[in-house]
Amino acid sequence: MSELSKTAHLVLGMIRNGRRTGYDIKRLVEVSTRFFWAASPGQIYPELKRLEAGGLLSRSEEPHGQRVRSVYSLTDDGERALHEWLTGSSDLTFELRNEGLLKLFFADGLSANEAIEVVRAMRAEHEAILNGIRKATPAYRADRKFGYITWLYGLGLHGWVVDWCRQLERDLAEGRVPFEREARDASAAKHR
Amino acid sequence: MSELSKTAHLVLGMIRNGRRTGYDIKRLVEVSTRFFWAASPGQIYPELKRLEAGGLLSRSEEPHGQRVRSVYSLTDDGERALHEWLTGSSDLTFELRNEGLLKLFFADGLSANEAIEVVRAMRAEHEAILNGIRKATPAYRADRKFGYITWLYGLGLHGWVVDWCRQLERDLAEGRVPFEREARDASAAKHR
DNA sequence: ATACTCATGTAAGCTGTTACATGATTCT
DNA sequence: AGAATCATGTAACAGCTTACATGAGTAT
Repeated sequence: MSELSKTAHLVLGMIRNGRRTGYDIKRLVEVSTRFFWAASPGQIYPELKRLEAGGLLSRSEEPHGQRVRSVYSLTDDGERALHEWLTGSSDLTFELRNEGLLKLFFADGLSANEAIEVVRAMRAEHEAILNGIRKATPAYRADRKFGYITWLYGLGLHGWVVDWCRQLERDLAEGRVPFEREARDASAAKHR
Repeated sequence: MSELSKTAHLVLGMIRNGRRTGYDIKRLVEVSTRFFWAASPGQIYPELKRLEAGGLLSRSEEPHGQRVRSVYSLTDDGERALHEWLTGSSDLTFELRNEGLLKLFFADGLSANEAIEVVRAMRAEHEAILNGIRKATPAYRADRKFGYITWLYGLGLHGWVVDWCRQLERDLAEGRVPFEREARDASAAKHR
């Protein structure tokens, strides 16, 4: 089958982690990978079908009252594809879309108060994300510690951003040139 | 005209900042907003046309040798649309696609060394981004300080990630449960 | 009884990338 | 003279979101 998308690998991984139906995957994504790799049902269900058609997943139907659920598991090929992706060394996608920062980039035409408001809004957003992550605390299990580690990453990263915003708000309120020390450090590192 | 996309606002902002042609915008994007809001020529040129058709930009043709360049500037409507976006309070887009973290999420099936290798690859990627940002040092200008501030954000953010990876590599190498202190803090914050 | 969650999907549409194409201009 | 950069675009496609649709099971 043709090249798998990153989201296809997400689906494979979720199934190996014991998620068995599309709905199961959707629910776990919402409280875990969503914060660094989103996937909507409109993607998950077609992806399951593609992976089945490509022989990486096998589907069986389980009765559930009157209804029948589609339950998936990895084939040997699927297992192999997942492992190859995990241990492979192709370039890692990293993409960011940060509208707050984009506004900030253009804030020179704004008044001091308007600029501070942009930073405040940015901070509020990251605080909301932080709350979402906190609410999604994973149960700690020794055999599944990496879910926990990526959860800590979310807390740390957005915590860093919130602190950065707070610092910038202070600097802007006092009319100070922001982050002078960091600027010196960066420039020093460059000339090393 | 119908609702403007975020990238449309990027184009408006770039033009108000003195970028006048599509090529000009493309070049600046590559060394500045790219790190938090990418935009390819395949988007920029059609967007310029749309904005002109919508009356937010006016186009004039400047001779340049034999060739004619399309030079854009903001109309009053364009100016207004930009300012409304900058000061408006609608939810800010924040999206992340972090393949390294996605691999890490599924690293429980890997050997210790393979897991460490995932973290190392992730760190290498952020170090490369960091280099890209450093190379793109903006000239500091008192009347354009926010471009500088968002540049510092990039250094700070990716610097944080590199440190985080390094710490995790150490913890994994020593078989320690990672980030125990942060976990306690987070849990304490939750129950406050 | 009613509302919520479980469960599965489809269709339309938007955003964005990649790859290609063209030709002028400037630099070395 | 040749290479790099300036400059402008287009077409095909990938990826993803939103909104919608349907209906069963479960809790209050």
